[in-house]
Amino acid sequence: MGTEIILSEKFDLEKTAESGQCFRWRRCDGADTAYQITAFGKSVVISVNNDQKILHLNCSEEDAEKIWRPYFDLDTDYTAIRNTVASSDSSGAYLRAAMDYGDGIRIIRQDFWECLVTFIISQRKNIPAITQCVDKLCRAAGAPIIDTQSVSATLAEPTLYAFPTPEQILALSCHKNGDADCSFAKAGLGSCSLGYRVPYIFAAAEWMLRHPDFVKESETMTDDEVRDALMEIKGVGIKVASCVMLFGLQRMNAFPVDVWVNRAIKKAFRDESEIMNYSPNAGLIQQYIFFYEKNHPNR
DNA sequence: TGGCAGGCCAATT
DNA sequence: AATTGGCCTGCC
Repeated sequence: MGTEIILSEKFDLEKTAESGQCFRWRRCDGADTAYQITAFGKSVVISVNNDQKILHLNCSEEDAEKIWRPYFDLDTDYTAIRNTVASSDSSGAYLRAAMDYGDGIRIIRQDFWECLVTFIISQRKNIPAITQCVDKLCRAAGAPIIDTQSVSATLAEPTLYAFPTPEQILALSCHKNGDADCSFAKAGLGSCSLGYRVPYIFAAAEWMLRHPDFVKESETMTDDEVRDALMEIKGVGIKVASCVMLFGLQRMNAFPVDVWVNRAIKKAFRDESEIMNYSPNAGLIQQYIFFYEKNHPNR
């Protein structure tokens, strides 16, 4: 079982995996760089060939086209967007370097609810800690994924779990960590190292139940309206809201500003608003800046 | 040991 | 409108 997708531009799995946008990619040991990815209640192992122009997926052609093609944003022309950055811009030299460094990164179009929760978790945490929290949360509350065909043989832990639904998370609310009387086999949210974020996660789950069709409804809303709506959730500020818009609602113009992007702005831009010169794709520009600022040795 | 990490909130100016 | 302390947790 396997499917190939011919790519129109290069796709760098490693850079994308390490660019702080998705927390459910697991690197597989092996000769080639491959990742086990879990999303939308499914899982898949992917790799690319040497020139990063052919994507291999161990799933059916139907899943590849209907689930994973949009997930990897394969129908967006990143080259065209990159070409809109003029070297004559005041920040053009910095952006050129950032885009070269991050060449091959793609914006992953994730599930809205999963994105909302994972970015609430992300506050005051680094990427490994976030990944571990999300993993624990899925084990504590998510349903196991039965389709073992899709599981890489090189993973140490073969059981995969779907991201929990709001209902599944709320069902844990009455069970504290280490509650010996808990009749459920699963641990509570207290076991997920979420700390002060626990009430935020509950607030998000309750909000989600009150707005079950938010994704659909958001389609007729402006970016500002969507951001304001998300920030009504306790624990969601402007940074988290922007991340959810960019990675969970396909709002390519949303640009989250964290400490790394902020450093870049102070260094190479007049101010934050200058990023909007790259509207309607400021979010992609932000992703290059973030990755470059955080990882480049000579930044 | 204490400071800090890819925020947010509430209280305070 | 802008600033500050506190917050869970893990890591150095």
